[in-house]
Amino acid sequence: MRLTRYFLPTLKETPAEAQIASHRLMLRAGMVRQAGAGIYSWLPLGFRVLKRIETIVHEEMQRAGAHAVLMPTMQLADLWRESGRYDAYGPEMLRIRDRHGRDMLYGPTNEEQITQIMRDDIQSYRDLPRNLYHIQWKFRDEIRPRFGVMRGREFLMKDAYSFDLDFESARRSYNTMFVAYLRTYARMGLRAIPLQADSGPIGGDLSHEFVILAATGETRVHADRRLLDMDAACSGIDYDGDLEPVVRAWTSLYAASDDKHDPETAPVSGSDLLVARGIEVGHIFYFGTKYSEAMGASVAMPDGERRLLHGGSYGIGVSRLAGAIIEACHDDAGIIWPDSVAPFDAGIVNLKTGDPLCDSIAAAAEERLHAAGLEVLHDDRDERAGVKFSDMDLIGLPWQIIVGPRGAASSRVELKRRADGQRLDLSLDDAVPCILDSRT
RNA sequence: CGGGGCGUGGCGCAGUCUGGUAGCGCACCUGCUUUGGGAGCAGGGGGCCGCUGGUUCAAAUCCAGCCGCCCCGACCA
Repeated sequence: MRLTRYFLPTLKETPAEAQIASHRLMLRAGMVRQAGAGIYSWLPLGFRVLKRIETIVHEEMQRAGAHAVLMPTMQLADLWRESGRYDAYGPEMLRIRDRHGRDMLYGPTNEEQITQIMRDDIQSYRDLPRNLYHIQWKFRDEIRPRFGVMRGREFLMKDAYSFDLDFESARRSYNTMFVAYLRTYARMGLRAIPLQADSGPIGGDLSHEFVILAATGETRVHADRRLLDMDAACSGIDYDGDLEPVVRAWTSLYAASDDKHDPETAPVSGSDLLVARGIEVGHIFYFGTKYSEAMGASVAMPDGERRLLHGGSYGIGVSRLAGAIIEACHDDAGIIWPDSVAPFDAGIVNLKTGDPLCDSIAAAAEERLHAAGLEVLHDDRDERAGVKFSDMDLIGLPWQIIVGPRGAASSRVELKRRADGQRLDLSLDDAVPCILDSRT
């Protein structure tokens, strides 16, 4: 992709409203623009990141046996009256009336909608267990949206819903999601810590929130330091096997949010205790028959008895992750994307556009990387070197291929790793495998 | 919602107290010079001063109402 044909409106100065690093950098890097309080447009660069996050989430959900669907953003109030949440949810729910005077709402979550689907289309115990998920925009009319996309009113969320015959089976579904979440965050270059959580307004009695460590996080985490040494990628996991030991290994280590942490009773202290800030990027719940009972979702058992479905719901804040990743991965110059979610795998900086040799090497580099299956952003603007360097550092692509008159004569380019600033002077032929190797 | 603050070219701001017809830096356009870490000079374009009403010969400036946005608090992916 040639930058002169792209839409990448970077800013040299920081807009006044941006307080935290991720918000500042997302605005400066031309990823998002604010449309209203807590409402954002995603520009090309930001949209790419969103899509790459989605891809990882999709892959891990499907690996864990969940199936992708797409439920609507607009829901009928009557459905929510069945569960009792139309009144219970409060002013955070955006209520709308259509031209016929029907009460509707912009979905803050989808338990009712998915329960209706299961109720209507699953009749036998043979059809269970099932786990359906979607990635869809949500709206929660927060009292005070802030921190850019980290706490917007409109946000993109992956929400999965499991349905099982009984608690034991539901617990397996819960464990499956638990592991899938660890893997998902690990693939994004994040270290997630599961905290025992209150189940909140969704209800239920088995719940964990996943928090990633970042200096600017909103919640303070107190955790057993050994959690940092755990294998978050859960390599070699077998979802058909017993996941209980894996989940227990994680949950047996102490981890508590600030409000739950009591230094008197905490089993770890001193240097064994990690005290850090974190950002909540996921939350999983088992809520039993809360919705199936209220809404009449049951299946026939072998003996003809009807049995209520046991449900769980599992959320990942996809748009929040875009911000959270930046909070965890940036420096003074800008963003440092993990390879797996970077909007482009590499950037090409042509330091002397208009020079036939530099132009041809830069063009060849773009072609070569593209042929290798890499996404690449080619800065072919007629700008000064400093402008290009700082923009490239700002948008944080993992690799930079710098083409300049110094190396051009001997057909060499400079390969710079954004994360550590390391530079290698090599031929184009040698640069491509370097970049390929860094991708997982 | 309670408390605080702000709204002036795309971005960052000054001007408001003390009314007199809008300015600075960056960005943008043209030209020349420059060219490995946010260039220099010259010229140029762009503003319903958030909106509505009021006071006044005259309002960005004073008054009233409204709208929007940000920050601190209680809530959340």
